[in-house]
Amino acid sequence: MEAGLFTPGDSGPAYTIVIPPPNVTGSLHIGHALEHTVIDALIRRRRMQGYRTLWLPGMDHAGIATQNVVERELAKEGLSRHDLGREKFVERVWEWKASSGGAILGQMRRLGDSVDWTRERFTMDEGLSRAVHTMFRKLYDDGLIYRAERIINWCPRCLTALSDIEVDHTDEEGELVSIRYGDGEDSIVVATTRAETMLGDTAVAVHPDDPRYARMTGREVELPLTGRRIPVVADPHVDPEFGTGAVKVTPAHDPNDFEISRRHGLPAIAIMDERGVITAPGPFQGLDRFEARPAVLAALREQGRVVAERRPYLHAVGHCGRCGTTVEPRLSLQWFVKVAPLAKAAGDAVRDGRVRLHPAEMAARYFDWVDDMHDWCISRQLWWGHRIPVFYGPDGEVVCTQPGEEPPSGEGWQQDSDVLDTWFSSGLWAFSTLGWPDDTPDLRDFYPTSVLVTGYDILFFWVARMMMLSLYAMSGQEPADAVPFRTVVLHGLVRDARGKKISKSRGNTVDPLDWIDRFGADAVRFTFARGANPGSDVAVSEEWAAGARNFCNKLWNAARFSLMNGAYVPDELPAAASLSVPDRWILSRLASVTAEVDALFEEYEFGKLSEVLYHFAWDEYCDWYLELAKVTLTGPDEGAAGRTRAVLGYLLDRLLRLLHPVMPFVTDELWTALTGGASVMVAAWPSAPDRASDPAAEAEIGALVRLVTQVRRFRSDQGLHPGQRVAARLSGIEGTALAAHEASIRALLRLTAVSEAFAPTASVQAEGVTVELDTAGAVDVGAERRRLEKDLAVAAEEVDRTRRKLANPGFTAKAPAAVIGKTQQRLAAAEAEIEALQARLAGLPPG
RNA sequence: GGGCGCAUAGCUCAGGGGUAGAGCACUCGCCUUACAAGCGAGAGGUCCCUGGUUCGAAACCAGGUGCGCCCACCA
Repeated sequence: MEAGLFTPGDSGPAYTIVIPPPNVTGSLHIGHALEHTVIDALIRRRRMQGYRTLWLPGMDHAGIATQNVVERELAKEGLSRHDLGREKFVERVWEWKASSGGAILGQMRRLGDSVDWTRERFTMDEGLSRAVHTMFRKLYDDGLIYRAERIINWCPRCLTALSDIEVDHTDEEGELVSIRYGDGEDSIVVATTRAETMLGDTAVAVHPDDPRYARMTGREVELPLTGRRIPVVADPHVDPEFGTGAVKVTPAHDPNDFEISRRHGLPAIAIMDERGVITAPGPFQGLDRFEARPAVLAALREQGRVVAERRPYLHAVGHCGRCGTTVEPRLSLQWFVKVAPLAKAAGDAVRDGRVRLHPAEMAARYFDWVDDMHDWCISRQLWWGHRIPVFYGPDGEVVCTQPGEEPPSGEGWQQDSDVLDTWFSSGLWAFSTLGWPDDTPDLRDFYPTSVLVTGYDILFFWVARMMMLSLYAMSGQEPADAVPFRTVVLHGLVRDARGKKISKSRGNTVDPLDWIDRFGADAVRFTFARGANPGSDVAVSEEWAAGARNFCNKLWNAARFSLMNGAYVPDELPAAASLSVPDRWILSRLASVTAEVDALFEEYEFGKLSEVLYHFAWDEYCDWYLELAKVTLTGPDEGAAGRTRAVLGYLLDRLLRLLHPVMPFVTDELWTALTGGASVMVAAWPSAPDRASDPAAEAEIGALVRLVTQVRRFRSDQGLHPGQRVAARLSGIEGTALAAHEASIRALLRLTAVSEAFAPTASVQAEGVTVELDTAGAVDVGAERRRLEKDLAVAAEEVDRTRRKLANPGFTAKAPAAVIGKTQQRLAAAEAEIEALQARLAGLPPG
């Protein structure tokens, strides 16, 4: 395959997919293999259809994830990033990127990704950095970016702020403790799971309508262990039903408490440092937050202030999405994006159908999130990422620079030390990769992108952010063309053979390259294509991959057979009337399959279209058509053999084209061998069948298949080897539709002509034909009788059921005519079956 | 606490108001000149439970049970 073909041509409508950029420091995992299989299949089909296809590759700098990886590497050398300093550390990350980024590209080549290598981008390359800078400034100018002191999610291990979605909540066992603040008349009992934060309490809050505490509101109580006196305030946020109905208020360490403090003008007292160590003066100073909790409780118990304990108490606790450390809500000065207007636009684009989510059920989740989103904290206290382009002057000046602008310099000027959330730059990916903020030809040609293929697990992280930022940046376009993509195809997660999540701790991880080595890239891709049902997870295993490999092999052998027998692709198919019935039949089937596969592609039903192709290729084309074709090819009619060679070539050509999007390598190799063409990549996609369906041929071959299967079953039951030649006479065939197929039937059943001494020992009746066999030995009459009686019972039941059904007045009155007709046919067939079976039973020799 | 999804063969999953399907696994027989990574023939399901709608429900509806996922500032 020629990589040059991966670059879009000059004509045809544009079809664009941007890669969900993998993390530079990672390697492609099995989930990427699924994702790339889907994307590449879409791209390849469109390319074959004549679109100007662009599959734009690239990588993400993945701020916190990458920084953690490189820090771990440094730790092996006994170093921390602080030992290197910011500049040296960032250099180090770039070195790391250079080595691992290349590995990813190599993996993509092995998978057969037909990406345009000339357009590869990286979120930290010069152009994209300029896009980030431009976007920041634009939002800043529009008042959509602001800096504020807020409670944010803080990871005490990564030492950075996190956005809400970077926090994972899990239920944990804790302890709900009720603590008495104040004494006697002037006391109130609060309930908390985080006793240690009481050191930073600046109030107690109760519900304004709670009669129990009306008396206390406005008074002060003494905060134990500190000697401070704090007010009791009334705030509607408090739920009177929960705990004691009184809440301790710690504005510096709890988001709700912070809100309460703002409503009541309460001070915030920070009691922990950035590592979660208590800084409040006193006996607890220097303790880690998790050591401080029992210590504080012990001290309170000693004073008799713990009045009730509930343990275990299950409650949700936030963890850093990157390292799993328990998140600490922390008051700090951060940059935020005001999301309300952006999120509204992002929701509307889906609501009004400019962007379609697939599967559509995912929209509910999307709206839930987009319609009720907190402002997005975008500053990160990291070194790896896009540095915030804001400078602070010695007299409190704040300057947000423009790209290319000389930053203010001189005594006392300093750049903000934070970098942006990695999802800020990936949120621009749909247009920054095409040259934005410049008005480039690529941007004009390929934006909006056609489809976004990604996992539902990053619907919020990425898809929603792309929507917000793209619609904002492209607001100059027509609304319909401002969207980053027309359709979002959400695939599931890859799971193991038992449907379990793939994870290192489970030890069920799969290296896609290892599978490619063992089964081949086509087999790996086919495995994923076959499993990819929209929106649902994909269970894969080596057995599936092996099955797909077998399929590739089958295809290879079928092609070899065809080529060995002189198959060629005709300029034009011979007229239907001149073709053999098997030829007409398989062309009819190909027509259906072509239409079906094409339609399934439009619905992103990769699992189904793969299944359709698999069964057509294996069960119909290989198992029946090729076997029937052998009869013609080796038969006496040269003209017929020639026409079959044309059909063989035509079929193989079409099948290879249809399979190419999901099995690029084998199909290309076989196709070029068959046709001498440059590449199947640019062969026309067969969307419409060339031949109308041929019901007569399908019916005839259907009868042939049933007859052959019946006789084979008899032979199998009788222990007659399939390879063993058996003399037989086909009587009654003259009057049937199978009359013309006697040679084929004999070949498929390995029946030989009868001699003078022909003495049939058994017979099988089906499709109006009686096949009398000389089994050259005794027939196991008992086995045959059992088989026939069993079949008879099945047929009798069928007759019974259908008769009852047809006798039901409700059915005959209300069922559609077609259903009634089918039922009558079924009855007739079952009755004929019974007759045939009884004849065979009667014909059995005694014994 | 809120929302969503799933329940079909041993396993993983399609399907869908009118005869229960696939792959793998399993059983039996075959090296039949494209292919043993193959060929032929089989066995194997109260379609989770209970009601309802219907001439007819595995499918549609309601409730139940059991799983799974997402969101979440009741300390």
